[in-house]
Amino acid sequence: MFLSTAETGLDAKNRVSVPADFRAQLSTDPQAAIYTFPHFHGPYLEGGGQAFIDRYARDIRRLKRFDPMRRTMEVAVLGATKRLDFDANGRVTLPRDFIEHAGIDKRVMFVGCGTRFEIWSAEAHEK
Amino acid sequence: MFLSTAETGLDAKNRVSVPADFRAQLSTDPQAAIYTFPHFHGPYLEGGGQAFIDRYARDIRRLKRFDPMRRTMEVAVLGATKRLDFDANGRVTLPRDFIEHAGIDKRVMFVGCGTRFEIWSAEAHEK
DNA sequence: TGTATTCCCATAATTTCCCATGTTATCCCA
DNA sequence: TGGGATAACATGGGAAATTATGGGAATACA
Repeated sequence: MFLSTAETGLDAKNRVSVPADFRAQLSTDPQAAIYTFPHFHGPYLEGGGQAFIDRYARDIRRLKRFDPMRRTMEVAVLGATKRLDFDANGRVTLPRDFIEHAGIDKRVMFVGCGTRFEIWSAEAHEK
Repeated sequence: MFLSTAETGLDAKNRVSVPADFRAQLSTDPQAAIYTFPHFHGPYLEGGGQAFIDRYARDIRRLKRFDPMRRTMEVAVLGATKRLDFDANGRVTLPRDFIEHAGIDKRVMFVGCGTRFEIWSAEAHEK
């Protein structure tokens, strides 16, 4: 479960250290990654591990092939989600458009929300 | 699983680079290819790997032999699908009629939708 | 024989990998 | 309980590999 809030920094190569507590939730697999997308409700990113994205994919797969809601969800969630792999030091590189969506400058906030977490610009999160 | 949205360019020979993330989903087989058809619901192409086209074929086979929907699907999907092979650099050549159907000029959008992906003209996709 | 397609190589930009370093947290023993 | 040693963490930057893209030569097609 993702808990607590931690701040880390975005460097010149758009990398952020994912807090160690969060990494520990993503199984012990060294190949582990996080899945993230710019949330449509506000200037932040939503993310989680394999289980997080699988749950979305499963819910979508239950809709009929030509149900309009299905395409909407596919594009809004799966089309927006990116898999971010860790480097050897537990960092991920944030895509440029993700950084812009969240209005991130230098300081990044990771907010644990149980089964998932949110990524905010530290400045925006202080409101 | 096909995730995220990426833009690449169509060159003078009607080639597009398939985003590396997507290629990574199509097994490690160097022979891998994508299967694509102009979608009947709009100005875009739908595509995926071997599993994608197999699933369509299977669903169609489940329809009763004289169900009118069966012939419709056979023609609209199986009859319209082309196998596009990669060149050594991970590009495929789009057939001219596919380009026209999607209204592609130069910029091409690949939208990951889980089990499949869509190919749009970048201009048309921004709506 | 002209047109179109496929194969191959070149290149620039980007991304990934790897190592170094300062700082903080944890452990262990007196 | 103090305090030093050790491990874990966050961060910086250079080198190497990958990616996207352009174009020429060889091959197939009509």
